[in-house]
Parts: sequence; C-alpha cells; structure tokens
Amino acid sequence: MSDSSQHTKNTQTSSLTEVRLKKVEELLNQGISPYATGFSPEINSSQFKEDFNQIAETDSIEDHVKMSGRIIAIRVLGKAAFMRIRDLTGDFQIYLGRDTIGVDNYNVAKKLDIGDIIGVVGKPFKTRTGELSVLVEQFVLLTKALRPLPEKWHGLSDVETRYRQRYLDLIVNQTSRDIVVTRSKIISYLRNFLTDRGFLEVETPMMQALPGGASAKPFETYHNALDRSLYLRIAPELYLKRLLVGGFDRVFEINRNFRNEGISTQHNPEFTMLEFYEAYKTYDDLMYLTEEMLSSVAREITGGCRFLYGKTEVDLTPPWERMSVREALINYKALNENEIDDWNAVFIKAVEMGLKVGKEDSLGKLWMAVFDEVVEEKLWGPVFIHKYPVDVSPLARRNDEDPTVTDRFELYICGREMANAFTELNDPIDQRSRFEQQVLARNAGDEEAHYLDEDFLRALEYGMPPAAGEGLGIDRLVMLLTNSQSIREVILFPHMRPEKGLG
RNA sequence: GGGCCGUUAGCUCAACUGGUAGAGCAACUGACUCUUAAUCAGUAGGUUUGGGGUUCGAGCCCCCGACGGCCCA
Repeated sequence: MSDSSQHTKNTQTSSLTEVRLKKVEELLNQGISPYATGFSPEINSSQFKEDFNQIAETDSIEDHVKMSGRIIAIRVLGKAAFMRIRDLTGDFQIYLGRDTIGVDNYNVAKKLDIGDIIGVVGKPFKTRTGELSVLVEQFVLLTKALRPLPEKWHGLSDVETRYRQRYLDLIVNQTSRDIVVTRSKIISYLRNFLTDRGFLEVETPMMQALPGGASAKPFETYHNALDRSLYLRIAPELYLKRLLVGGFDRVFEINRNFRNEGISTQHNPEFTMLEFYEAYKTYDDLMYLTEEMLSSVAREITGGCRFLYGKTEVDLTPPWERMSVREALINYKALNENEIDDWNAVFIKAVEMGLKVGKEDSLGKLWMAVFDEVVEEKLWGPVFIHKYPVDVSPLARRNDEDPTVTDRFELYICGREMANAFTELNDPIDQRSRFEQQVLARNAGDEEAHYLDEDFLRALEYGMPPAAGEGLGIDRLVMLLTNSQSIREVILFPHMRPEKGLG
C-alpha cells in the first residue's frame, strides 16, 4: 500500500538510499542475495591480530581465516581494493584483488558500500606498509545497508541523533561501545561480589498496587482484567524486607525503578538500582561493606581507586570520611549551632534561601532542604553522611542514643548521592506510627509521602530479623567509573520526547 | 516549570550589516593492482526544524510551536 511506503519515506527520502536500492535489484538479478545467511566467522578481529601479527611481510601463510564484519571504509585502486571491516572486537583490513577473486566477483565487490556487512575467507598477509590484512579469496554479502553511515572522520557527534539512533552511535563511536561493555562489567562484578558473600538474587514486583519504599511520585498504569490501577514501582524495598521476614537473610535485586519526575542529566524516568539486605547487620556494617564493594569495583574497572571525574580526581581508597547530617550542616556553614535546633530560625533561613518550604514541614525536612541546597554539591567525597532525621526516614530504625535521628547514611561522591542505607525498622508499632505520619503529610499535600502498607505491617508483625539494607544507583556508579557527565551516556536508550515524522 | 543557546545536503560544518545557500567527507561517472582521512578529473545532491509576520527581498529580523543542549527551580 502507498501508506507503508509513505511511512518509510517520512523517515528519510534520500537519493543515497535510492542508489543502494538499485544495487540490491542488480544483485538480485545476478542471483546474489543481499541478505545471505549461513556464514559463521571463526575468528574475530582481535584474535586475528593476536594470532598473526608476528608474520613477516614476505611470509607465505597457508592458514585461512574466516571473518565477518561491517565495512567502514573502502579504497578502490582500479583492479584492487582495500576495505576496513569492523567487528565487535575492533577493525581489520581486507585486500580484494581482481586476480585473486576473479573478474566477476570483483565486479560484485565494487557494488559493496560502506555500511554493508560481509563475510570473507582468505589468507593473512602483511602489506608493504606492514599492516596485517586478509588477502580475500572468497567473500559473501551478508547484509546490504540501505542508508549511508555518518562521515568517516568526524563521525556522529550530534547528541540527539546519538541517543535516538543509538545503533548508529554504537556502529560509529568506540566510546559509546566501551560504556556498554563497562556497564555490563560493573553489574556482573557487583552481582558476583554479593553472591560470593552468600546473597541470593531475587526479583520482586515491578507493578505494585501500592507504590512504596521511597519518597517519589509513581507512574500509574491500568490492569484491564482486574479493572484497577497499578503503579510502576519506585523501589523494591518493602518486598525485599518481606523476604527477610520469610527467612532469606541475604537478598539483593538489580532492576529498574520508575519515578515520575523531571528529566535531567542526572535523572531518567527509569533507572537501575541495586538493593541489598542483610539480616543481623547494622548500617555501620554496611559502611564497611560499601567501602569494600565500591573501591574494589573501581579497581576492577579503572585499575585503581584514584581516577578522574571530569577534571577532578576522586579517591575511593578506604576508609571514607563520616559525618552526621547535623555536623555537615554546621561544618559547611549552612546553619550554626544556635539556630540548628530552632524550627523558626531554620524556617526563616530556608525561606531566605528561596527554598520551597511550608509551615507544616518538620524540622528534619527543613534540615534536608537546606542540606540539599547548600551542602550536597560540596560533598566531593567519598563521604558517608549519617544520622538522618527520623521524619524523613520513615523506614529506618531510630538511633538508640538520639531517637530524633535514624541509623541511616547516604554516600556522597562527586556531589551526588550514590547510595542510601539504613538499619531497617523492624518494630511494627513504630513502623505503623511512621506510616501514619506519612499519611498526614500526604493529606497535607505532600505527593511524595509514603502510603500506609497494611500487608507490610502484617509481615513485620510476624517478625523481621534485625537487618540493614542499602540501595545503590547503578547509573550514577557507571557515570562515575566511565567519567560520563550525563546519565544519558550510560543508558542505552534514554527517554526522549517523540521524534516528529516518525509516528 | 523558568532563562539562555542551538536545529542549514546522508554526516561534520560555513554563509559579513537582510541581497542568487557553500565546503569537506559520503554518493555518482571516469582513471588507477599495496591503500590506510588514498589520489586525480568531472557530476549530482537543499521545504535552511514547522507555521505565521515584517520587507522589494528572510537561513539571518519579529511572533507562535516542535525537538535538543546548558543553567536554574
């Protein structure tokens, strides 16, 4: 139908594509498939170099190699041609000589375009300039590219196109491919780190009837058969704690959370979180565990504990600094000792800073507003900020000495919150009253206040062992270890507004 | 949500104060059997993000919208 061809044209009407479609037709007329199958390479680019880089220019090698990849450059010199081929592990060069492959095949080869994927069989040899190459004896076109690749020298640099057409970004930009690989290594390192210590990986609901475990606005969706609203989870916390009740003393989950808030270089609506819980431990134990986990993953990925983020060095060598919220507020001159416990004084200060605070806000909430404004960005860290006010920590255990604060810390690195952890509140009576406070806050207009989760309370009433739990933002960790300034660099397909002309 | 900046050929970028929209690469035709940003000769390629306005005349000035980037909340 004209409808579908119309749609294709909308994405790009280009004479370059027309030319390539014509080549496809010509190949088909010669009985050559532009999308052949059944060719399986036996060696990749990096292995090829490892195995044959020692050969001398004059050597006559009898080995044959079978390789494949995407053509990224073509240099035709009359009756011979060089092509640069890219596979996952790198680039290699092939040489096509008319004398070697025959006139007919050579004419087919001349129809190849940059962007096509081909398979080759041939002998390793060294060119006069000493580059290890494949002297092609047979080749097969595996995939014809209908669209041209970006320019060979400047490549693709437009950020919008890089994110929208990530496949293209990955073909062209080595850095983008590196980040994908590094991210995967980081996640599997963390997974092994935890499973080696007896943690069990689990999966808990992404769709929840009651969104809980964090202060955030959820996405809402709808289940037709049940005729009811469901929410995409904002955190797995309350389910992972149910597993502690169920007897699993060490559990973790690496999965997506969804928060319905603004998009920025630090925030994507869906992001990946590691949450782990360990029974019979405290938040203090988790500080040591976190130091070990992050310093060792940094060593694994960057080769050491010291590396650059932006232009400034970060040093993750343990031990890390520890400072209470109260100390941080005073040390960074956000509030002084005389005013810090005086609600009126703190309120006035917050208003003077232009912060969005209300008369109904608790002292703890005011503290954190001031903290976020003044202190957070200065915490290059790594530093554990601990003892958060109880009213902003509805799921954390109260501190034994000071019941107005909790046994909780957040880890700051490079001015950003990297992890949030606490000794879990397992007293069902205290938990119920904390939830009730949250309900009051919600009724007073706080859209991010927690809901009261009756089943979670019932679980606690059966008894949850004393435990500590932590959430660690994977995207931010990957940003740190890949020196990326935007979260969109470390998420393969970051959220974008719809592109016009693409339906 | 607010402010600033940007969007020009497939890609990377030019276009002075408003006066016929250009280059490199990619593509096409031809030459060339060791190139590697190959080279040489030639050709073609544009709804300047969309819409409206001002003007004899708009890529450029004004208004509205789309998308993106940066900063702020």
